[in-house]
Amino acid sequence: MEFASTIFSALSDPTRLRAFVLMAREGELCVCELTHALDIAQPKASKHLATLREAGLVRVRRDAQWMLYAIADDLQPWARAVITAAVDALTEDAVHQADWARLRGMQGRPSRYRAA
Amino acid sequence: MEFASTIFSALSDPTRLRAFVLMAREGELCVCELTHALDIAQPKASKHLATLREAGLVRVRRDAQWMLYAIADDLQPWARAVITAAVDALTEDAVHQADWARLRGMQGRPSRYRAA
DNA sequence: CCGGAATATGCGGTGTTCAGCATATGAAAA
DNA sequence: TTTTCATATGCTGAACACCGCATATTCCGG
Repeated sequence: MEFASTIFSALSDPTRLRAFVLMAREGELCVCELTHALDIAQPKASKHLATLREAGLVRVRRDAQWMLYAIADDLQPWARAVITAAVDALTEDAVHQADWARLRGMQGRPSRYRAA
Repeated sequence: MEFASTIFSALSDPTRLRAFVLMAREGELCVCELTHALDIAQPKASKHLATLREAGLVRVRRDAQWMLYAIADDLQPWARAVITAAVDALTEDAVHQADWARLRGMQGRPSRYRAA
């Protein structure tokens, strides 16, 4: 029961949801890409990503100076189902469209020029 | 985006999740049944149910002196999918099993003797 | 009309969450 | 090795969530 409320609580913040949908759509993203796409301060991005990581929803790997975040691949089936349903709906959201456009328009994206 | 975080935030509390799973399994339940099954104080039940109602996850109807709560029937498809996945998993949870047993063992359940 | 049962709401206290800012760490480049 | 870029963390203050308790409201039965 607690494990579920932890996940829902991690998804209960709009900023975290926005980051999450971006990762669902793009795969790996570094903090600076998320900071840019979400148009927020960098510490704010880092902290929300830490929250998602502590909830087990997201994984991180280091690539040189970049920390690449992506949706965890070891999620429980029910959690994956929950996430799929939510992401599908939120991809249509206007806020996400704007985030996506900012990501697409970002100059000098580092992780795009590296291995996945 | 906000509409989604509202729903997740309503589901982020263990007590609310427990009540929610009970309603998913049983249909309509009055406050006294939930209070008994969850083994909590009545004001606590009322307040959590109000939160679920304000999030649009639950509907209420009055039957005499009882307020009968049930999962809302006008949920958006994605929300319904989210809920189904979560409830399916949580039904297996030991905490819910205990809640369910208390509900089954409750004496003088009012709503069972009335129309749905 | 009155008493009692079922439910909702108000209040005070406590813990948690979030934002914004400053700062620390760590890797890379010069 | 000094600088710079990317990221994480610490701190403070404001807002919010949850609890326990007391009380108000609503309805039913007598």
